[in-house]
Amino acid sequence: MVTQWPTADDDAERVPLTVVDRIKRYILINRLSPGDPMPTENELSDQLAVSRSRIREAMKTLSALDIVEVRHGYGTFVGAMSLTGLAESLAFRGMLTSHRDKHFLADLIDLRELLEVNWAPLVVERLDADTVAAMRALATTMVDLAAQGREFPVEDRQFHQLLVATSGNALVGQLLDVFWQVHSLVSETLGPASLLPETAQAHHAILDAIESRSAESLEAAIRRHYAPIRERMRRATDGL
Amino acid sequence: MVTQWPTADDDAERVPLTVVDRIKRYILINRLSPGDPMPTENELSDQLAVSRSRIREAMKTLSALDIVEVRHGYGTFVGAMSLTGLAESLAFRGMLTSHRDKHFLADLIDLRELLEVNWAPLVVERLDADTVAAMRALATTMVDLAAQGREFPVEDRQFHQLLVATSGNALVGQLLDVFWQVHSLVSETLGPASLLPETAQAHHAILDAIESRSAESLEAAIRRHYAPIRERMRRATDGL
DNA sequence: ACAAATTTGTACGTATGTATT
DNA sequence: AAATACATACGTACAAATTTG
Repeated sequence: MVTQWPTADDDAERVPLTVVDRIKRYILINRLSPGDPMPTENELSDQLAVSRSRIREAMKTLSALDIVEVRHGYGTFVGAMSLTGLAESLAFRGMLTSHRDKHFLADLIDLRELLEVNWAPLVVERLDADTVAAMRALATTMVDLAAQGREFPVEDRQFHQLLVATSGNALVGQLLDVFWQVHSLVSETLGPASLLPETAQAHHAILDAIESRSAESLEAAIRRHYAPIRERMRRATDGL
Repeated sequence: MVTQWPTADDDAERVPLTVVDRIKRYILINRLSPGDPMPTENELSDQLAVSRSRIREAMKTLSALDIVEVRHGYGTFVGAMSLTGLAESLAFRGMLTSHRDKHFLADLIDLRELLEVNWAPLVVERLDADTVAAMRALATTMVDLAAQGREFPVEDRQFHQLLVATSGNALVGQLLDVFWQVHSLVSETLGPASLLPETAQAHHAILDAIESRSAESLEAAIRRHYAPIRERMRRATDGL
C-alpha cells in the first residue's frame, strides 16, 4: 500500500494516529469508493479498540468534510468528498466578517468572474445548441421573475453551472458552485436584492455573445453580468 | 424527551435548529471574532440544554471547519475559518481517487496555473524589490537542494505564497496555498519526485521575467514552471 | 518548582428514535 | 405490521493537559 506508515525513522517521535486518521487509513487501505458502506460504529469501536463516543466524534469530523456520510438508522458510507464543508465554512466566515471586512465578498466576486471569463473561448467553441437552449429558457424565466420583483436563485445557479460545465474541469465547476452558494447566503445579510432586472437581462446577453461565437463578446458579457452585482455590494457596504 | 429548545429570543423556527447551528448562532449573535473565547463545554451543555457529548460532537463538526478551535485542557475559541478543512478533504479525495481518476491532479494544476497567470500583469507592476530578493534567495536554495537530489517543499510553498500575495485577493492566496498542499500530498503517492532541477530553475526564470517588467514573459515563465510538473504527472499516470 | 483549579479528552452503560427489510 | 439494525442521546466517572497562584 502506498500509505506511508511508520518507517523505522520515527519510532522515537512516534505519536499515535488519531482515530480520524485511522478511519481514513481504513478507507484508503480497503480501497473503498464513495457510496461504499463503512463498518458500523460498534464494529469500528471494536476494531480500533476505542469507545463508541470516540468513534462518533471522529465520524462527526469526517462527516463535516464529506469523507463519510451518515444515514440515520441505516448506516455509514464513504462520502463523495464534495465541497460542502468549504461552503459551510466560507458562508459562516462571510456572515461573521462581511460587516467588518468588505473585501471578502469582493474577492469572491472577482474570483467568480475570473474563472468564468477564463473559459470563454472554450465555451464559445464547444457549448452545444441544446445547452444554450436550456440556458435561454432559464434566462427568460429570470427576466419574468425579475419583472415581478421576485428573485431567481434556482435559475441563476443552474445557469452558471451549465456555463462552466463546458470547461471540463470538474474542480472548477464545484468551486464555482460553492462560491455561488456563499455569495447567495452572505448577500442576503446585506438587505433586500436590487437591480434584479439588470441582472436577469445580463444572462440573455451572455447567451447572445455565445451565439455570436465571439470569445471577446462573451468575456465582456460576463463582466457586465457582474457589474450590477458589484454595484449592489457597493451600495450595501457604503451604508455602514 | 426532546426537551423543547428553550431560547426565548427566536421561535419562528419550525424544525428545531441543530446543536451546530445553535452554536453558530451564538457566535453570530454575540458578534465574536476569531480568537475570542467560547463558553466551556459544560456551560454550553447547560445553556443549550443538551448533554456534553452532544456539545462535543457539534464541536467536532465546527472544529473540522475551523469555525471553532479547541485547545485541550484550556478552552475553546472562535476559529479563523481558514481553508484547512478544504485541504484535508481535497487531499483525501486525491489520495483515494487519483489512481482511478487522473483528471483530479490535472484539474488542480490547471487551476493553480490559471490563477497565478491571471495576476501576472499586476505582479510585474507591483512586486517590490525586497520581495523579489527574498524570492530569489528561495529559488537559489531550491536549485542547491535539487542539485543534491533533495526536494524543496518549504521553499517552493513560500515562493508561491509571496508571488500571489501581490494580488491583494486574500481568498485566492488561501485557495492557492490549499491547492499547493493538496498537490504536494497527492503527488507523493505517485512515487519519488523527478525533474527537480528543471522545476527549481523555473523559479529563477519567473523572477527574471518579473525583473524584466514584462507581463507576457512572466505569464510564459509561470506556464513553463508547470511543464515539468505536468510531465511528471503524465509519467506517473501512464504507468498504470 | 509545585500544586490546585479549570477545561477538554476518553470510556462505558443504558435508553430511545429511526430507517430498512 | 413487525422485526431488525443502526444511529442518536444522556449521564457519570476518570484521565490528561494547560494555566495560574
